[in-house]
Amino acid sequence: MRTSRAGAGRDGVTIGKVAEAAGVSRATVSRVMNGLATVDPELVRRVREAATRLGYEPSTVARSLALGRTGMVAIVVPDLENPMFQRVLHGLTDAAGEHGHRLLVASSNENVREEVVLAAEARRRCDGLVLCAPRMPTEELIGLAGKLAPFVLVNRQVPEIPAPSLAVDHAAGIRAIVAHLLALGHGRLAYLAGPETSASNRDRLEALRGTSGRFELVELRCGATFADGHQVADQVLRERATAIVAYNDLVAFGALSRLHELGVEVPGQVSVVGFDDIPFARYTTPPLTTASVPQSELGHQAWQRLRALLDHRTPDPDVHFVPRLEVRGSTGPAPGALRYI
Amino acid sequence: MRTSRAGAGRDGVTIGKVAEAAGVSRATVSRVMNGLATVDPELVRRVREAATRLGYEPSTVARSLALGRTGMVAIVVPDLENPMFQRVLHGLTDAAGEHGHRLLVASSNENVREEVVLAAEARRRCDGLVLCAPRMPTEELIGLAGKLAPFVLVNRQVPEIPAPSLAVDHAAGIRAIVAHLLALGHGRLAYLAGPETSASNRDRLEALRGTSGRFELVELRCGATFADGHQVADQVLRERATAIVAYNDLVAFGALSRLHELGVEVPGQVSVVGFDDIPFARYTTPPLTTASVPQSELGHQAWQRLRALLDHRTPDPDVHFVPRLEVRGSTGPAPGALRYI
DNA sequence: TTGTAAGCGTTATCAG
DNA sequence: CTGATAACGCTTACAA
Repeated sequence: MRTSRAGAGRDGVTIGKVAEAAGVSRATVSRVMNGLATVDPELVRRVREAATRLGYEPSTVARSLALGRTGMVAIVVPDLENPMFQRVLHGLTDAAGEHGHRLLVASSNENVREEVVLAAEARRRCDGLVLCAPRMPTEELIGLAGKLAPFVLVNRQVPEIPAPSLAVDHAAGIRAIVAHLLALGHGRLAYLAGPETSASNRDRLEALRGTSGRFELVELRCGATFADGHQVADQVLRERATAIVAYNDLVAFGALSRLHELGVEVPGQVSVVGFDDIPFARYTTPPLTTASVPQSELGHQAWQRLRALLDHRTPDPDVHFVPRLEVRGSTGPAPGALRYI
Repeated sequence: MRTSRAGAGRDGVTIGKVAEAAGVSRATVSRVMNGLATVDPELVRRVREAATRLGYEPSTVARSLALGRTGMVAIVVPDLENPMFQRVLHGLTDAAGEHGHRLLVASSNENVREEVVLAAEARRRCDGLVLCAPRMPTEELIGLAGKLAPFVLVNRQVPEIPAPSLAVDHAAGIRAIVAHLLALGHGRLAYLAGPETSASNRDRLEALRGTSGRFELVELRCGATFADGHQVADQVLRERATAIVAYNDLVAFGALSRLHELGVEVPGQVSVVGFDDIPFARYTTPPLTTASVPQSELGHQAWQRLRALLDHRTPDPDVHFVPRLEVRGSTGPAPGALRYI
C-alpha cells in the first residue's frame, strides 16, 4: 500500500474510477482520452463528463511505462551559468516543446566524473539525450555511447561514434579573427586559453598555431569565465600584445573590464576579440568583435536530429556551423601600424 | 508488443533477467540494488555480478510507478532568455541535484494560456513544482492550486494560497532607489514599465506612486527586454526626465545603450537604475546601479521549501528578500542640482 | 464498437 | 533471509 502521493493519479482518480463512473471499461476510457475515433459518441460523452467531474488526469508515469517512452529528452551541459549553454538550452526547449516533448536539464558543473553519471542517469529517465560540449574523455564517451543512445552531440566531434553531431567550425572562426587582426596590422596576439579539458579550446588553439608565422602568438592560460579574463589582462599588457583573442566572450568581457580599469584604451591600445557572440556581446563598451555562433539554432537542430532518431528516421547530415565574424568596436588598427585594408 | 525502446530497460535487461541469471527472485535483486541490508552476502555477490555482466539498469519509470514518486521537480518560467530566471534555474538545479532530484524545465514564453497547461502537465511528470513569477491571473492560480500542489511560488504572492512563497520586496527596492535618486537631486523620474501582466511590475509601479510627491513621475510603457529599453529611451529624453528607473536590468541596458548611441552622458545628463542585478550589470559602461536580488539564492530556498513539502515537513517560513541597492556608476547628481548628501 | 486480460518493470507485503 | 504475489495506472491485442 503506497501513499498514493505519486506524480500522477495523486488525487486517487485513476482510469479505473473514471471507467466505473462512466459505466464503461478502462479500455474505453483510454481510447477516449487518446482520441481514438472508434468510440460511440454517447460513450465518449459519458467518459468526458466523468473525467472532468472527477478531475481525472492520466498518469504520465504509467503511460510511459506502458508505452515505452517518456516524452522527455535531456540536455547535459557542463555549466548552466554560461550564456552559451543557456541559449542552446533555450533553443532546444522551444523546439522540443513544440513537439510535445519536455526537457530535463542536467548540469555537471564542469565535473567530468559527475558528468558521466548524470548523462547515464538522465538517459534512463528520457527518450534521448543532447550532450552539450561533453567534457568526458573520448574513450569514455565511446564506451558509453551504447548506453546513451539515442543522443546527439553538440559542440564535440567523435568520428568513432555514429551519433549525429552539431559542431562549430572553430578553426574557421579563428581564421576569420586572425585575418581581421592581421588586416588591422596586429603582429603580436595573445590567446587567452580556455579550460584544458575543453575540446573547443584545443581546436581554437590548434587553429591559431596553424595560422601562425605571420604573427607572434602568446599563449596565456586563462579559463572560461569573466573572472579568468579579468585576472589575466595584466599579463597581456606585460607581454606587449596588441590584440587579445579570448577563448570566449565571457573571458573577453573580463579582459575588457580590466583594461578599462587600467585606463587602457580599446581598441586604441589593445584590440579584443571574443568567441560565441552571446547576447551581451553587442552591448559592451565598446561592443565586442567576436566570432558569432548561432547557439539557439544549435538547440533547434539538435532537436531535429534527435527527433529523427526517435522516429527511426535518418537524421539530416551533420553540420559544421561556420561562425560569422561580427566586427564591432573592440577591434581597431594596431597602435602605430599601417592599416592594410 | 512494444518496441522495447523505452526510457529504461531499453536493452531488454530487466530485473527479471538478472534474477534468473543470478538464480534468485526479483525481490532479492530489488533488495540488492537498493542496498537493503537483509541479504546474504553470497547472494549479493551473485546479483551484483549478474547485474554488471548483463549491463542491467533499473527502469526509473517502473520505479516511479511503483514508488509513487519520480525524483523530479519542475520549474516553470515565463522566459528562459531572461538572466533572472536563468539564475533561479541554476540555483534550483544545483540544490535539487544535491539531493538526487532532477529538474524539468518548462518555459511558457510569456504565454499565459500555455503557462497553465505547462504547469499542470509538468506537475504530473514530477513530484513538485516551482512556479517562477507565474503570469497567470490570481483567480486562475487559486483554482489550479489543488492540481499543482505541492509547489512553491517564486516572485509572486497570493495570500489565498497555502503554498510557500519566496518573494522579493519590490517596494523596498524601489524605495531604496528613489531615496538614492532624491539624494542626488533628481526631481523628475521616468519609470520604464514592464509587462502589464507582471505582478512585480505592478508592485514596483505602486511603490513608485506611493513614494511620489517629492518628485515628478513619468510612466512610460515599455517591456522586459533590452530592445524595449532601447526603443523607449528617446521618449525619456523628450520627457526631460533626469533619471530612469527601469523595470529590470535588461531594460536598463537597452536604455543605456540607446543613450550611448545618442551621445547622452550617463550619469552626467541622465542617471539610470535597473532592478535584479543580473550578472552583467556590473560590467556595463558605466556599471549599472541596481536593486540587487539574490536570484540563485531564490532557487536554493525554493528547493528547501519544496523538499520540506515532499517530506511532509513544515517548510521554513516565507521570506521577503529585501533587495540591496548596488550603487555603481550609472547614477550621479542630477544635472545642475545640488547634491544633498 | 466494446470489454477482457495480459503486459510494461518495479517495489512491498506477507508467508515460509 | 528469501520468494511468491499483488499492486502501481495505463495501453493494446484479441475476442466477443
